[in-house]
Amino acid sequence: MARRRQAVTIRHVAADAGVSLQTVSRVINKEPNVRPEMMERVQASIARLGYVPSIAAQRMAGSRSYLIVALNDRERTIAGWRNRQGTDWVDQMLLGGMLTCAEHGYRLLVELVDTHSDHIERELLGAIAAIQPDGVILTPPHSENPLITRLLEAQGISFARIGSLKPGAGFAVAIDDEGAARLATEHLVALGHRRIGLIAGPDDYELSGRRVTGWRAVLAEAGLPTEGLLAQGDFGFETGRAAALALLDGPAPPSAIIASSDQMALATLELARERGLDVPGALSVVSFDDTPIVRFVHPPLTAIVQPIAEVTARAVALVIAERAGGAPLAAPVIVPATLAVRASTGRPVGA
Amino acid sequence: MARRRQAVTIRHVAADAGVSLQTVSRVINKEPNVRPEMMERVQASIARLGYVPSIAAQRMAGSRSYLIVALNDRERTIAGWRNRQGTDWVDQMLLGGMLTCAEHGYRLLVELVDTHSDHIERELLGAIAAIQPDGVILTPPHSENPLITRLLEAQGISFARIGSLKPGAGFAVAIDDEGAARLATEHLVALGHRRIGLIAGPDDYELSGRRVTGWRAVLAEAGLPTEGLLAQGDFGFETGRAAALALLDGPAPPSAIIASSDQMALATLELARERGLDVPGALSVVSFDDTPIVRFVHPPLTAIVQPIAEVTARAVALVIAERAGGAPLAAPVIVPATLAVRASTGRPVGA
DNA sequence: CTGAAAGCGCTAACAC
DNA sequence: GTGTTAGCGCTTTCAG
Repeated sequence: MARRRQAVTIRHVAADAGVSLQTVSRVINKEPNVRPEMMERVQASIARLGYVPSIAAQRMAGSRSYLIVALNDRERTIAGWRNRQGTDWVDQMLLGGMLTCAEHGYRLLVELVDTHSDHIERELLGAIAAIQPDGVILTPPHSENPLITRLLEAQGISFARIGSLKPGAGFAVAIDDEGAARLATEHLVALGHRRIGLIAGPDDYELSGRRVTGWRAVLAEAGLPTEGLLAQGDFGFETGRAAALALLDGPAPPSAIIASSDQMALATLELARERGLDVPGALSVVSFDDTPIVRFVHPPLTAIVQPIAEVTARAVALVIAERAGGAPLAAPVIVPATLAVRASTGRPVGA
Repeated sequence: MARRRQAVTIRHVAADAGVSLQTVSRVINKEPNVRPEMMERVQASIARLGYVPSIAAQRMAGSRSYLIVALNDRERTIAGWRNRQGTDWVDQMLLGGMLTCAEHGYRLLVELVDTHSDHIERELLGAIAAIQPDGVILTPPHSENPLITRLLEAQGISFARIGSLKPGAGFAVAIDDEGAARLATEHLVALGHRRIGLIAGPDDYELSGRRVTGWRAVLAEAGLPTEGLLAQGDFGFETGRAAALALLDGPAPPSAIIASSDQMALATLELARERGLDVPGALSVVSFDDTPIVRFVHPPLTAIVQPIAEVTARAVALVIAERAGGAPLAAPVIVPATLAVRASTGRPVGA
């Protein structure tokens, strides 16, 4: 194992270009006060020598680390990977996050921390001290954890809260959950459904409430009932099944169900199959996650397409822009979702 | 944006414990020549102050960066994320890689570079200069790219080649593809199949050949033919379909097909459905990837379960161990695959 | 076994 | 506009 030192440093470039270290530094950092010709000369040397600044040294000298940390919930994330249920949340995050980072010369580092831990502050502080990121992207449920947001604020680290719309420190960037719920509900109303059930997500996610709001609003506008049509799960299969059961076993069961996650939609589908309910003839089903698997079940599920990659991209861009001195915008960024109509929704029988 | 400096440095710890910087450093790095009591005293101070070393500073001073880079093919990886075909390769890599890194105080940084690029060397050199990783994990097809392996070797960076068994620099860690192919073939032979087709992967992947070898060996041992039973695809749906077509349109079509990827298996399944071939009655299908989606199609596919998380974990562990002075083991590490039997395989009609 | 000195590659502040 | 000086936090020599 050879002792690895930087092969070509700022010093080599300076010597090669016949300028001072500082000038090279200014060129690297696109700072003003460098004559164009000087800049070109330096850039030529950089290119010729294949010089790349060491992020460690840059960080050391009190500048940027060019590292953005994506903070995910350890337990949930690992469970998702192990269970292999087809959720590609992390992949979509990487897609949006890594590419946007790359555009600006940054890199994304995924970090897992436990939300429900009394030593979460120590854990986070440790990660920050070790990595010294220029920004942090918070994903649910971290985005709404005051312990985390307060700590980040106190540390003066710019961060974005994905999936949160609450005011406060950090950029709020979220999918338009209310609009998405409206979209799904309107689709079903247009098909002629009059009893449209919703399996909501757990209360510890802000977005659960927003979806209920959207669903409720459309039904109210259409003069349709909500009574006995709202159930709740925790996004998982089991609770989804229980919720679907409650809905279908009610006095006046729905002819369509919107589930707040793919697993809950799958559970609903399974239940329908068991009961001999034709989908979509006797029951239409809409999923709220367009994960890969919902396209491969029978029938393929109509689903809300969550623009996770775009949301993450926006979050990263905001964090980087703030570091670069951009205006610390106040309003939350809301990214619209779309609806992918597939075979699991149709006109209700007799409509 | 507060000027962020390290809140608590090695200096604070040294002062608190009443020792020199050097002694603290020795404790941090678990170096010898520190009296137990001294060590305890220092560790107490570290805990009390919540000290965490800055990786930037550690790297600067010529030590480890505690960063491992996972090098993936840019084009393929991004395409996989965008297409959302349910492949969870990256997730499984992160699962094995991140957790193993974490166990040793390292972090995993995913980096995308183009394999088929003439400036790949510049790209890689740049990433190395910027990140200065302690190790690199090469994934296919990078693992077999001599431009990359030579460069890494020249740089003295320890690395692992996932999916490669070739001798040479870097740890070779691979799934037992030959054994996996044997497993799948034996399963079909045991069910009574006598004409078992294989849709191989592309030649630019070493493992494609190993799978053919395993398949061929089992058939030879069982005295079964291979003639007209071997087709080839590029792991994608389209070429998989063409390959399945070639196999099924031959003079004596197979009663079972092993596809070297989930997409090619899905293509085979679709073709069978179009032709009214009952699966598994008229045609058994085995997939080589146990990605989430193959459990959600009908019928659920029997599939080789690739232990990608474990392979990555082993690769990371080897790289870290080498840095720590472990013996640079020569033999490739081969991790066995298993077979998940589902409803897409059964006895052939009339058997 | 422990400490003191030197310097890693870079940027901040200040001079010129 | 450009160069000079002084560190950032840590690990490496090398003395004791």
